Amino acid sequence: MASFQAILTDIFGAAFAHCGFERRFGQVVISQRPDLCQFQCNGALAVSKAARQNPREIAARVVDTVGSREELSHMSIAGPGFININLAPSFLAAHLRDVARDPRCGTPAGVIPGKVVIDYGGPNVAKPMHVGHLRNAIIGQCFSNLFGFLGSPVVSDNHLGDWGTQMGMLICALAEMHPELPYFDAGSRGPYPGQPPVSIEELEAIYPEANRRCKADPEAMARAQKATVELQNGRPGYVALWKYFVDVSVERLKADFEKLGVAFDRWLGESFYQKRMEDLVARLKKQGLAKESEGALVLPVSRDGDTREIPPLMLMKSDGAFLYGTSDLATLEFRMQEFNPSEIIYVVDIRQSLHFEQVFRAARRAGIVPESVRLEHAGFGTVNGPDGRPFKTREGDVMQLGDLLDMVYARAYERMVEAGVAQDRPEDEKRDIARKVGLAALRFADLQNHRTSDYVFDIEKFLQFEGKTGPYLLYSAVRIKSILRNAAEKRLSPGEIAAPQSDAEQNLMLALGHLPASVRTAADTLAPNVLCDWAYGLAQQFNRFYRDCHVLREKDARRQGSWLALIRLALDELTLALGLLGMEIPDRM
RNA sequence: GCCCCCGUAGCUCAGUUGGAUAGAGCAUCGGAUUUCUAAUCCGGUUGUCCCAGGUUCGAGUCCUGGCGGGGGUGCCA
Repeated sequence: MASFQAILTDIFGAAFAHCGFERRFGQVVISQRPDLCQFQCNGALAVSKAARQNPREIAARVVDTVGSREELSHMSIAGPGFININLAPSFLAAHLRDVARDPRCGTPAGVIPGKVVIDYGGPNVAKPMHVGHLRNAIIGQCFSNLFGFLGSPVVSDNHLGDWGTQMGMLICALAEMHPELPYFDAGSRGPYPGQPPVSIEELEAIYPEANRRCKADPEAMARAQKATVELQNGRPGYVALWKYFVDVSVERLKADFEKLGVAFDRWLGESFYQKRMEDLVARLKKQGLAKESEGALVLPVSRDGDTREIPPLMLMKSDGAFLYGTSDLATLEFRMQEFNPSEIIYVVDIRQSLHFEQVFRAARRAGIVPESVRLEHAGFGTVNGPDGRPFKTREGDVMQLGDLLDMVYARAYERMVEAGVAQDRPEDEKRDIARKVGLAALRFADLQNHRTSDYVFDIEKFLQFEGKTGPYLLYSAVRIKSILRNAAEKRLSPGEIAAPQSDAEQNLMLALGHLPASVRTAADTLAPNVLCDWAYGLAQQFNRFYRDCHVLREKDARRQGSWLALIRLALDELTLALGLLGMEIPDRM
């Protein structure tokens, strides 16, 4: 089973092939002129230049080849050679009856050849998560859902930033505050206290200050870098201290991710790869791939035919410390050995695109990842406040993610009270609804934008709950649930989907047939906004249907049964699509 | 300096391999409710798609140059 578009593309692809053209010219798209037709094929125009033939004549031959088919009610040639296509109402209904029986709503599985590793999350130890981490987690989880749904085993990995210079900064800062602690005694080998010397709150307070100082004071920075090298070399006191840093941070991070409804299969941070980095660098040196340059060890990645200069990937600083490129490379090696994936996707800020270009090239050059494995940096844009600059609180601080989420949930709850929604329900259900609505608002606001573009995060604006928003989609689905509940009370059940008899019905049915195509495009182009657009369009079509077709009041039992089946399918598809986007539908709102 | 991305309605943004009359949401104006929950729906208004060339039967989309904004650029991540 497939989308209407795919079915039609098959038919027209075959017709183009039969006429002696490439199959791909038979691509059918959703009509841009719904007043004229439902679908169109523009292949005759595309092929006419190469074939040096009149596009209208080509179109005529194709239409003739397709001939009369049960799927189609109408074909015509328009303008310079567009083929306009309408589906037969009976086929529309028959197809949707199949879709309604399919738990996957018509989307085929197994389209991606192997396992997919998705790298997202990636927060840093001791740095609280803020609004910037929202995109990362939301987009990453959406991909994880999408590929999982398309039938690929997915490994989601939270690549924790727990091993860089910021660790040295923290160690130095704490050494200055509490030099009496045993961790700083160079000769000490432990044991160390069982209790962490700092709380997460203290750690989060220490880090920004330490970072500021190191940036301003070269000597402080030098000390931090020295501590980093010593940590990486296994100095016992530092390792013990570092472990506490990681432990208290991870506890906080887990709480934040849980609040956000995001989970990972693995939490393999950079530190996990220390031994592998050592081995890898030694090997690359031995193979002659890694070279010394200006005191550091680098892996050149430029290629013949490059139109621009790609700097080499740095593997080791002149002071002996590894860099994040080193750990990324070692991580790739580990992932190939451990998971043997067909695809590895990095959901990381788009500003790191040069870095990933370097890492990917290095991985190919060093034979770590074969060309057959797709490496993709799915970069995303930044989140800005209403002033176009990074999102801040009124006090000017970056707002912490946990606080932001609490604020969103609280506002959603208020809005429910204002609207008088679910006020007769128990308190925990109301909280649950507020959480689902708040999360949906956040997720949809993020995902409906194209991944690579920056967007403005205006909390007041999207908490309006109007227009193209997550709550709108949820509400549409809740309306359906409500009708189905009432129908069940009246002992009415869905019947057989029949051919449409009104525009509202037909448009709803067409939208219901488009789901597989939008899921596929979203996955292929790593663009969740495509799925968002589809879901919004379906919700709009349903709300129009809701206005025009009063299901419970309908006298004709067969028609009522068909309508119930139709909205049941609409709910199933919305549940599926919103689920892929990470949105849960409450029973009422 | 060099490289990358972006510039579309008053605002925030979509725009499928180049296709017909460039679309949404917000805002604004007007209308619909004895409701299947109005967190809804319907209608009106809004454009030198940054500018100038070029390729093409056809350009928001591709190429060149310019202007404006953002980002990156071997010892942070």
